[in-house]
Amino acid sequence: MTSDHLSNTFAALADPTRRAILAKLASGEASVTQLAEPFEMSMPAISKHLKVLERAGLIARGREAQWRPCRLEPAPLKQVAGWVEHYRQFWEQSFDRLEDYLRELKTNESRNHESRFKERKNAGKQRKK
Amino acid sequence: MTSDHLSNTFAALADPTRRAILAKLASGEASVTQLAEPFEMSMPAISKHLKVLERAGLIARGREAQWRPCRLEPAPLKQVAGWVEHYRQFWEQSFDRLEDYLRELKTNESRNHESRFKERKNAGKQRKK
DNA sequence: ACCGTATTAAACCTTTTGGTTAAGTAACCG
DNA sequence: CGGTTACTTAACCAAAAGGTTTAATACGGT
Repeated sequence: MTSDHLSNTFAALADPTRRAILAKLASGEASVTQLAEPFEMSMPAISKHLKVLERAGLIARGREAQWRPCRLEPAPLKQVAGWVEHYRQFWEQSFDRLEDYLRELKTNESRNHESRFKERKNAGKQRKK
Repeated sequence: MTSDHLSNTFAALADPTRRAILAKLASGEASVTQLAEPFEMSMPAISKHLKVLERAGLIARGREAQWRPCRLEPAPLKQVAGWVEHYRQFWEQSFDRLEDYLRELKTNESRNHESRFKERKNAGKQRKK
């Protein structure tokens, strides 16, 4: 357990069963048995998945007689959204960048082609600890 | 190797070293040595991290003499953003939902209380509280 | 007090992950 | 050519992940 919140969240989301559980919880609370129903998996396996989701803060569990109702806790998802938002420019500008690339091809196709990495060679050589 | 694209993406993101690599690539292409520089980790370890990122489609690698320049590939990040967007309502409406809950408590506290779990089994049991 | 239902815990197994060191490949450079 | 630089592959290891089966716990109904 990384004790790094975002890593725990991503790790919890890196499993289709757990994401399906979250999707189901998006339409309301559910008991463990209800959540387990779509899967061909033993109950303890589901129980473990729920524990992973709980440790990541993605769900909270209550007590209701012998049932343990689960509900979605959106805070870590908000954090994920915030993290990925930093990269939005990269997919929104990708078409522009394709255009840039095509334009560069056109203007450079006869010149010799020494574009992007030549300054890095020198930098690497200078650095010598 | 899940062959599930989104799972691979989340798994790749569930490591602080790999996220730091992506952050660095956000400011431009970089060689493996440059990417490795901030970490107290062997080169093969970095190489493995890059392979994970590459298999997830989060980076692409070129060839430039003896360097292997890496660049960010935003498509999977876009997919993540799309996935998490489905849950936006849950963190934006959380205050409203608290209000809903309080209102529900007020109006339901004398009626019998079969709201959330009634479809499960026998609704006739009375909750004590 | 007992039985059934819901759920978790324990013990175990296999595969994956994340790191290591040591060796291999590939390109440049003098 | 031979050496240096940049990087990957191989072999190995410990720990974590994801599943199993069996057993334990908690509660409600009769």
